[in-house]
Amino acid sequence: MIRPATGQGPLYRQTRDLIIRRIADGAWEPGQRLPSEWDLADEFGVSQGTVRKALNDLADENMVVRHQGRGTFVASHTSQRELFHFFHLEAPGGVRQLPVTSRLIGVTSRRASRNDMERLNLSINAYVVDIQRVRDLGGKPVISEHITLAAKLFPSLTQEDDPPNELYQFYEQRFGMTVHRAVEHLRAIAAGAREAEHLGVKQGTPLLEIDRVAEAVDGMPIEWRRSRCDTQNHRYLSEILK
Amino acid sequence: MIRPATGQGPLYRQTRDLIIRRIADGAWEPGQRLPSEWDLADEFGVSQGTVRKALNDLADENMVVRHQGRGTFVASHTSQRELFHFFHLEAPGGVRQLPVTSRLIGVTSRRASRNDMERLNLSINAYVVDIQRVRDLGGKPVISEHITLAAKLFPSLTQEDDPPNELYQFYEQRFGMTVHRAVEHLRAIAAGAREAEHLGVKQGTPLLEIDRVAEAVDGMPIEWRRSRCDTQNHRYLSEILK
DNA sequence: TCTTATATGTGTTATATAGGAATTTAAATG
DNA sequence: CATTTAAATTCCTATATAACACATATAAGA
Repeated sequence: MIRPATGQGPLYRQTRDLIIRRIADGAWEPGQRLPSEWDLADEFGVSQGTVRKALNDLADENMVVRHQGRGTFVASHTSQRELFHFFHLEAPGGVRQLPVTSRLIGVTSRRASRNDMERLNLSINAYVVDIQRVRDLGGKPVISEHITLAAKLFPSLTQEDDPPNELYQFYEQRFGMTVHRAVEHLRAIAAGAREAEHLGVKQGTPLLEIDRVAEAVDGMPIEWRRSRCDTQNHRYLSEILK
Repeated sequence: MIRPATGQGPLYRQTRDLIIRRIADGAWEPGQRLPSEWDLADEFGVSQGTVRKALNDLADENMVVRHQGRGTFVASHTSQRELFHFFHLEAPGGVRQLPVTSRLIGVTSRRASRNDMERLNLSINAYVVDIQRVRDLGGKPVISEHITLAAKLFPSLTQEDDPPNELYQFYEQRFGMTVHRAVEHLRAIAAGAREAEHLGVKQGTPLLEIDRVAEAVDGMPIEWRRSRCDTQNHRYLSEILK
């Protein structure tokens, strides 16, 4: 029985923070079932109701998933719903489909640039891994993607790994890095020579550039991704407010 | 004392729905204070805890705002925070500023087109009002905007009204229409003659087009807006996950 | 063996009680 | 009248209890 040591803020908040720490530390892994409300209450020395509020808050934050009769589970990137959460392109008519095929251009390693250091919160002289690929939607190349990772967090990641389409699932299962939150900055740009070739459009064609930084549960930046999308037949969906 | 008549789903959900109806009907207006938890419990014939859960859920959905010691209030579009919620363009460095100046091109009326009818859920032969304007950011024209409203919901709206920059506040106070949710579809397009003139860019310059349909509390579409943005110096911000 | 009950574990809903914290209102005091 | 103090109001936190709903494992019966 552990009394929250911090003593700051309401009990349910401290309880929530304790649970988050365990998830961030990997003590409870994605997909794993947490102890029952009563067991957690016993362990943390609070009432079941307090644990319940903490768990419900965590569910609201998509940190855990709760199923009546089954238990409470650490959220993972396996469910279809979770996958779509990070993929916002849809075809006209609201049809939303994940890319099933993609062409890997290459996986390379290099010293971090100034930009890399800023985005990924890296120290000087750190190394990064670049993944470049082209993703298809509806049988046509639509997204030209450049992904940058801190080499330290993704050790021994090379082209031989053949990164699958669903990278976040891959990060989680292979490297124990769970993406929890992402911030995207969008703008319109003109297709350069590379994008024109990758996407089969003319140079100068307007493309939607998505600049995304993805963070772990504890807020640490994990991935920097630039996606350049042909929005001739697809739209980026953004829903405001619950 | 009113027992929820529907009898469907949990009590707290029925209670929530009853409260929503009153807000949608205008019985409780934006900014107004709701009765206390105990009074509502009395009126609805449920316990205070059940009302509390309903109100907390509504607060999570940004329908109401709660203040300890003061009471629970119907959400309105007056607070700064609420305004930014529907404005996603930001300058580099994360500086976010609402447009303070805008140039009104015109306010006109016409028969609803096929597209209008689809987006705004209108019947045939309905009339719509068009508002066209150019919004400035950092002293330069950045957004060319075309807004379409159902004339029936916004009676006697003409150029003389001189619609202010913050339209949602205006809709709420002048017409009793509260925007609660919006869905945006983004794509990259090439600037046409009109946008080129409005925004001071060359024809063919890539622009970010935001196609937005805004809905009321009860889900009824209120406004259809197309914003074409010069993203030379600004980015559209999209945060994924709480 | 297969199907059907039964029991058990878990989260969900609903209620009640009690004290704390923030705010507003009313009263007392100078 | 101005200021301070006290009281009332309102939401917030924490706990407890009980019945219910859902899922799964176990046992009983055909």
